[in-house]
Amino acid sequence: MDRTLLGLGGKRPSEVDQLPDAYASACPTRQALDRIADKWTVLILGLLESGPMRFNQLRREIEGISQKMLSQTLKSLERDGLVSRKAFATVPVTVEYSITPLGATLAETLVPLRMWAETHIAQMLEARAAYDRDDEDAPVRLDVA
Amino acid sequence: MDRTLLGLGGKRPSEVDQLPDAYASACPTRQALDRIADKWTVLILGLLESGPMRFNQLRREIEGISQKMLSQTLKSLERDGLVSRKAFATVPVTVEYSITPLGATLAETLVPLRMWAETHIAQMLEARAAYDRDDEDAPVRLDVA
DNA sequence: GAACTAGGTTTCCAATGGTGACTTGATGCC
DNA sequence: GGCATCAAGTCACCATTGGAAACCTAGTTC
Repeated sequence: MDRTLLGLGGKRPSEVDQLPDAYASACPTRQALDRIADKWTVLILGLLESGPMRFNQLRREIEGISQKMLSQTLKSLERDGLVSRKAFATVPVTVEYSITPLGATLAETLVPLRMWAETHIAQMLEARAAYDRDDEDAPVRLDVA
Repeated sequence: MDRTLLGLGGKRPSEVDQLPDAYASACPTRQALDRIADKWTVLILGLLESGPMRFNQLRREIEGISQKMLSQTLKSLERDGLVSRKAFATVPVTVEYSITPLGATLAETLVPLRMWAETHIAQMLEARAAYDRDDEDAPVRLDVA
């Protein structure tokens, strides 16, 4: 059994703290996780995975993202070496964003996540509806069995 | 080639909108993604994957999480059927959180993400340092080649 | 009866995210 | 000439979110 970051086989992180420990707030791994685990990152990398795109093209594809968040997220993705930005001195300046090799490795690990969302959303919504229904039936929840 | 949500092979989401489209803000898949793509969810599910845990146990393991966020995140995970909560009428009441079968399938897809963070953090930090260094050398960035 | 435990909730403040207006430089339109 | 337009943003402002710390309940030990 490999000692991946998690799936520690019963070991608590405190017992393995010589390894990268995403559960310690100071650990760089945790910072990386904080950085990549946000919805816009997942969506942007997903689009760039299939080819370079321009700023407003991304904005149109990702329904609901604000210009601010798009430019902010792209900037920090560029800073972290996950996407690269190229500006062309065309008539209105054209800026093209593309995924880097490093970013591509991350995008690959994100695919299962989007697939999970796609295939399990129904179950999630069902569970949610059941939870809310029970809430109505029993306004005062019994917390102790 | 399978038509997963992304990796559309050059097709833009607008061309495939009869399928779940995470890029449409109204699509349930997008909501699921928004829900699960946050740092606390990733960390909590990672811990519960290796066995049930109690509230304060989780709090101690996840350095930096506030009680509010822990209880809030657990509550919404429970609502979505990803974790289950059991309270025992012991002396101080004992509450145990465990992962559901549905949650376990999600936790599995999250493992590669933590592994990516672990193995690529160095490259990310290096890219970041280079970016910041260039910023110093050339305070005024040339946006046009 | 004061302090401690577990498992929270509430309150308040700071940071984050969204909205919409503004910018810059070149170009087409009238 | 002057006005609108477009791409790719930035800026100022406001609403929502997240964090810190206090409080709560109920039983237990000192």
